[in-house]
Amino acid sequence: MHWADSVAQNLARRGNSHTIAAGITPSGIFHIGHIREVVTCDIIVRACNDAGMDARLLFIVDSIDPLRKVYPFLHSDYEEYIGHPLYKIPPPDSEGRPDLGAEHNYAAHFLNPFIEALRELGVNPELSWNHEAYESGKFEDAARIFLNRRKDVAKILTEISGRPIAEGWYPYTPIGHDGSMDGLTVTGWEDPYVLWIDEEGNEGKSHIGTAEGKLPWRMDWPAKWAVHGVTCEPFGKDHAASGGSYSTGRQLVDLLGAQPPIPVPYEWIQLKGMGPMSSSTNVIVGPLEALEIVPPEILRFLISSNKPKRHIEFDTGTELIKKAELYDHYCRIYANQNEEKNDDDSARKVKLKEEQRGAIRFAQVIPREIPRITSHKASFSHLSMLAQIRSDDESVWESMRTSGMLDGEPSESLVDRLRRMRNWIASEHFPDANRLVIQTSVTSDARDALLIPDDISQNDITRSYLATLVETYRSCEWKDETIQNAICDNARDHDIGLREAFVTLYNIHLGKGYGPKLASLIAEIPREDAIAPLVDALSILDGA
RNA sequence: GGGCCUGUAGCUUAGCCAGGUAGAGCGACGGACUUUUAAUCCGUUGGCCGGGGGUUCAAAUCCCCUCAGGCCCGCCA
Repeated sequence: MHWADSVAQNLARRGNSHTIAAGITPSGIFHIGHIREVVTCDIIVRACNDAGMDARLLFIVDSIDPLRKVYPFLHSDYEEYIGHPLYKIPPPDSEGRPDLGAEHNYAAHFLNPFIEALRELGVNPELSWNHEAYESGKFEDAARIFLNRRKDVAKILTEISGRPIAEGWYPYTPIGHDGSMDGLTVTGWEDPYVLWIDEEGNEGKSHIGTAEGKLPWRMDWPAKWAVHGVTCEPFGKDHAASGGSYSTGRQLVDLLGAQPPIPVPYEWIQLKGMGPMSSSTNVIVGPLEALEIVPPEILRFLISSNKPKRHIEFDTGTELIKKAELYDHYCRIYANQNEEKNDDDSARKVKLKEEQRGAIRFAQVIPREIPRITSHKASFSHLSMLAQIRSDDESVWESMRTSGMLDGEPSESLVDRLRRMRNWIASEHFPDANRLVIQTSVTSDARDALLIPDDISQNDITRSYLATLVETYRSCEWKDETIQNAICDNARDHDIGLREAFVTLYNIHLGKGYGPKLASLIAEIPREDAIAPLVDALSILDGA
């Protein structure tokens, strides 16, 4: 059984209607790690709905959380906003300075592109801006209970987290006259007001039914569970540690008369060789940046095919090609399973196929869509080759049609794949091993491969072959069919094996002994550029 | 100090939650094809499932201990 179906099964015991929540603080640039949280939720929601339950995805935006510090991507002007709620401060402009004239706030500035990325992934969450929930008094009851029972709250926090709580502590963070949550000391609680004093000795009070303050994180979270009726929530492993905020939250929510959600702790996504991603370092791959390269179903597949508690290595190099081809492979299994049932399969195989099936089912951008069966030949890596040698899309489709990989017009997702492939190739992420570099002269590696020491007659044959090839190239029609004929006919005339001939030519043209269909590739480059390295090779052979 | 994840074939790994003969991909090796080229097809090779103990008719799988690597426990998911 797929992990999401398993979560759904657990949820079914609690009822039929479910709220799966994601909560993220929009304190900076969103990265693909955040994608994991929301897509994990989305997958669980789909599993519940597939099982006949009624589930919704709620994305709680922690917009009332304060700015903690001046992040590296912010100008030092942001110093003055530290401690202020994120929805009340201006977004950074292109230089990281506060953009005072902007229409949207800091939180929205970072959230909007993320929401856009989610839509491309087929995720459409209900948004709940936390500051609005505070403004409308939704947290009033929870705040009142926590304030009235602050001794119990303190006891839970101390016992479970081991953190000592000072005498005279109140579970509430008010916002001061200057709009900041920093530097205030709560002095009392007179329902519905929290009384406080700032560092200058100015007194003030905050109404708990408004956004004049908020609950501290460890109380804020269980309060959200109660307010929104959250029944399941995935969260990062930082919250999952024993004594962490989930541990205390599940006790505190009891005071509110609500149940804790079923936890789904998940691991970080790591960038290949670069450690975990963090908004505060430069180790970031933005969701939009990732989606410019990775097809959405592949990104979903990356998450659906790994159990939440497993690390995911996000690698935009060779692994991406492998992952994409695994996806296509599973799609074929998925499609075949709908047609035939193999009764002789062992229980183990059935179980395995179930997992793969689930991974594919939840990878679809459109829920419950049956994945299109991709032709075995039209693989991801083949597409990467075509994209490199065919400059316009139509000739890519043309090539695929002539080689029988495509029938008629390309599907929308295939068009998308080609677009993303072109972006990938244009980026620094594309693996060098798959990159085609057209050589106009013979590289030193190729030179070594070209010359056969102590075999003068063999070198003579090669020279003669290349010379006639150059002659043919100078006058022949410049299209792949005639070029293909030139390569093969001349090779036969010189009694050279075709494989051998191709390896030689690949070395000369690409600097390595293999490559995509050579004639198509040569037909794509100017005649003189194809001839130049051959002439160079001839002079090397002459000198030998 | 507390918690989590990982350790299975040369490499990447599936299987572990609900115990029942260890699967796959890549690589390597061999063969087929010979206008055949990041191929394709067929075959072969390869694993005391990190180590030790326990439970069981039966353990990669459950329990305890241990070793190794990674990560989290100041709101960075």
